[in-house]
Amino acid sequence: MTGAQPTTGAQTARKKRANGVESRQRILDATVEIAGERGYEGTSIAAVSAKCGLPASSIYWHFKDKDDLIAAVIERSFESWLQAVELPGADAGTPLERATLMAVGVAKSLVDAPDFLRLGLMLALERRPTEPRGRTVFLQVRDIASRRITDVVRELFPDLDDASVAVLTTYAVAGADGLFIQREVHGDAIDLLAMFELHARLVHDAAVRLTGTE
Amino acid sequence: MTGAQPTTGAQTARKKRANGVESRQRILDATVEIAGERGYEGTSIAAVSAKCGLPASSIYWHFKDKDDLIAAVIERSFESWLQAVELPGADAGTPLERATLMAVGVAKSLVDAPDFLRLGLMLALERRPTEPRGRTVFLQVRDIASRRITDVVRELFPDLDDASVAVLTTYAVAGADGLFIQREVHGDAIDLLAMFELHARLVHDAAVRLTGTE
Amino acid sequence: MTGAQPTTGAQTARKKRANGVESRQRILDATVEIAGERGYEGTSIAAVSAKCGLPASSIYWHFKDKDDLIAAVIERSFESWLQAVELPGADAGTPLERATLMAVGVAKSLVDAPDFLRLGLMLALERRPTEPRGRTVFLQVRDIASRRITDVVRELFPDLDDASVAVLTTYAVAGADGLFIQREVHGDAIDLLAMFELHARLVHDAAVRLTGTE
Amino acid sequence: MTGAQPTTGAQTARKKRANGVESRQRILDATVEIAGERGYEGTSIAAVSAKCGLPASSIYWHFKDKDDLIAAVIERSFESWLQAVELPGADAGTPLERATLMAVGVAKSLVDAPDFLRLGLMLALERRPTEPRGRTVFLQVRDIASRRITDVVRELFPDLDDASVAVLTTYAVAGADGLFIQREVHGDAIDLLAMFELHARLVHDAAVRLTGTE
DNA sequence: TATGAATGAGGTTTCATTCAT
DNA sequence: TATGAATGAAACCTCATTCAT
Repeated sequence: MTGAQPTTGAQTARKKRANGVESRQRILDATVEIAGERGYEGTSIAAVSAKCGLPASSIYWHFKDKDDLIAAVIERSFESWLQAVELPGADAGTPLERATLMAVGVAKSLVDAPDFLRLGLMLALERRPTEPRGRTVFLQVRDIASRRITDVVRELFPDLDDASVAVLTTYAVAGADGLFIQREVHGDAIDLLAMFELHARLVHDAAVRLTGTE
Repeated sequence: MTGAQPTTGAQTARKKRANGVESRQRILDATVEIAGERGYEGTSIAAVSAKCGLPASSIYWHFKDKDDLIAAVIERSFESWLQAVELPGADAGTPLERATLMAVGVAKSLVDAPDFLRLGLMLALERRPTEPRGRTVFLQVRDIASRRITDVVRELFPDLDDASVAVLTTYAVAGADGLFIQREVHGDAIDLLAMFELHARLVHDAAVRLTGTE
Repeated sequence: MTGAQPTTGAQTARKKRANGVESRQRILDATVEIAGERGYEGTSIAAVSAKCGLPASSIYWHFKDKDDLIAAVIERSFESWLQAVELPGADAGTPLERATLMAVGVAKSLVDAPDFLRLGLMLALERRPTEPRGRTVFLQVRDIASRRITDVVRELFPDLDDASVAVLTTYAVAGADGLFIQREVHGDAIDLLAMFELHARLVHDAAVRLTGTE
Repeated sequence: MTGAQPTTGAQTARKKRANGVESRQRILDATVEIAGERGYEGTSIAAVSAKCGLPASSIYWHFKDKDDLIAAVIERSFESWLQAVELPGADAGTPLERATLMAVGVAKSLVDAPDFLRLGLMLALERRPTEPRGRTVFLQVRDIASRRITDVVRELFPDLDDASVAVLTTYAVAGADGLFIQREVHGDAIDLLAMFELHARLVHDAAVRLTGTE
């Protein structure tokens, strides 16, 4: 909603002018990078401070504590990931074509903006007694994304019963997570686009079969 | 005095048997639990010490350093996971039956012994400059498991070319990882066995299609 | 954004009247409360800011620094304590009656406005290398109060020599301090009025004896 | 040879030998001194570390946290104060003589070992939401001391009813506290022994009067 | 085979304060 | 008359590790 302001503000000649918005962005930028590599515990405020150039105490002006910072990172990187996903127009093509389009869009977004999912999965796998807020936030936004998949499945296969829709959604998300991990581990050896196309086709076939079964 | 209370309370006559093997096990047990909850960085020697009742210095008698400890945990939990997997006899049934049997075996093992994969995935997702040995170990043993899948695929579908086998293996592993994560996140709301059965069928169908295509 | 939320919640039309005097009062009110609970070091500007709703920088607009703030608090709470003491008319009654009246007045004031003495005694007991100005102020105003007692003693017992007057004054103040502490520690279990009446009587008797002795 | 080692600590030829008991004492010694001057918040671990020569982390080996350290200081300094009080034999003299003897003993102990009471009163005056354990400990040991006074009063004046004994005990303790504060504030200008003698006499007289009244 | 004691480095967070607006 | 933003210093505490016993 803030329009596109990717370029950090106007290049005013004097940069020492206190600029809260820009500082906040710089902190978040630095944090995404580090937390995406090292996870929650591995992200030290000192490292973030070093990377963004602001002293640690300034980070605490913008964020209550580390938990708050990580949660903010999750929120922001979810939003930018959402933008990276090219939502295919709800219009044309066979179900298979449309499923494939969607899968390819997601695959591309994961190649371009992998931070969100990498950090999120790290948080999701943890089972700390006191759950970091970032984990909660991740699971929430992930749930939103999940519901969109549910909607699409339901639209493409209107005859499916709820249980089947749920199963397919779960399987679709699981495949995406798993393929993402393969790509993270094996790098370019994995052709993520091709794998997601296969995934789309298999989910599609499963949907067709489940429809017929009923 | 404060430092990590060793033997809880009074000196019960027992326990005087300084038993290296048992101590090692206690340390590993404590470490699996903590590392499975909090990941590599989140696992502090002090926490392990508190949980197993041995002083931190004793941990260093058994393990060279933290890296070594985590790697040992990965190794041990891989072995106990291997034992949990019921390797189906290479004998009977149609390919679909055999694939399903295998998938179900893996699913059960992941429900019973989830530590290996949970901790392993956390390590796998991290990208720290100096890679922990535990991560290397995990990727290695995972590679071993991966190759077994490759073997089975090749055996069940002898006509498939190498590339297709690789794709199916990747997809099979990815699905397993992804479904495991769903289960970790949503708990019993996910029927892991049913999902793995579906997974087996879809991979099987894909194999069939890929065979025909050639 | 995190830093010390200023105006709680929505901008109610009110409050726009930037009123220096009122802000100053709010800051002092907050500071009395916190400093009376936690002493000099325990009183952080951030805590005062949180309690009074004004940002920390505003506190520095009203007061030069923390020392200045605490000193101002001491001054103000001394004044309000002075008002709480009902100075008995210098007119009627026997020495014992007048001493008792005075003691009761002080006791009541300490029950109603204990901040001055509580914070003051905390400061008085500390011995830091660079003495806070608040401590100096407290000791000064306390000295003023002390001299009034001296005057009354001298008036009630004109025959006493200076040394005896000094001893009685010291003892009177000490008793007041000590009884106040008892009350602070034991709360309503201490009947401060009764104890101060006893104190008045004992000081009176001492004065009588010292007069006779000479 | 240990020749290369830097020169911290005791002058014994070999100093590097880990000696828990002595270290603990050194830490406590340093802490009494600092906390007695600056109170709870004013006592920084870094300052204690600097004064005792041990690194901050070593302090945390011996004490769980700052709270624990301060509480230990209170306990130890109470014990050494108890030893400093010369408990007069329960045998000889008139009640006044015995009360005076006792008061003089306390006065001397307060001159020689004032840390206990100074720090304790600072803690006692604070009203933090989460009470430091040191405060609790102080109030407890103070209660013990208070009960001893009760016993003595009861023994010297067996005819007093319980309420009167309680009042006299409260007054006796209050006077001691107050006189101690006067001494802390005015230094040698206060003849603490003489003041305590006066205090003993006044309490004694009050006891006599209260006995007669009944 | 173990462990009590120690330690330097670094962790998160709070501190009092300043300054441009 | 205020305040958003920033900051260096220092707070408390935990870290992984070592070493003499």
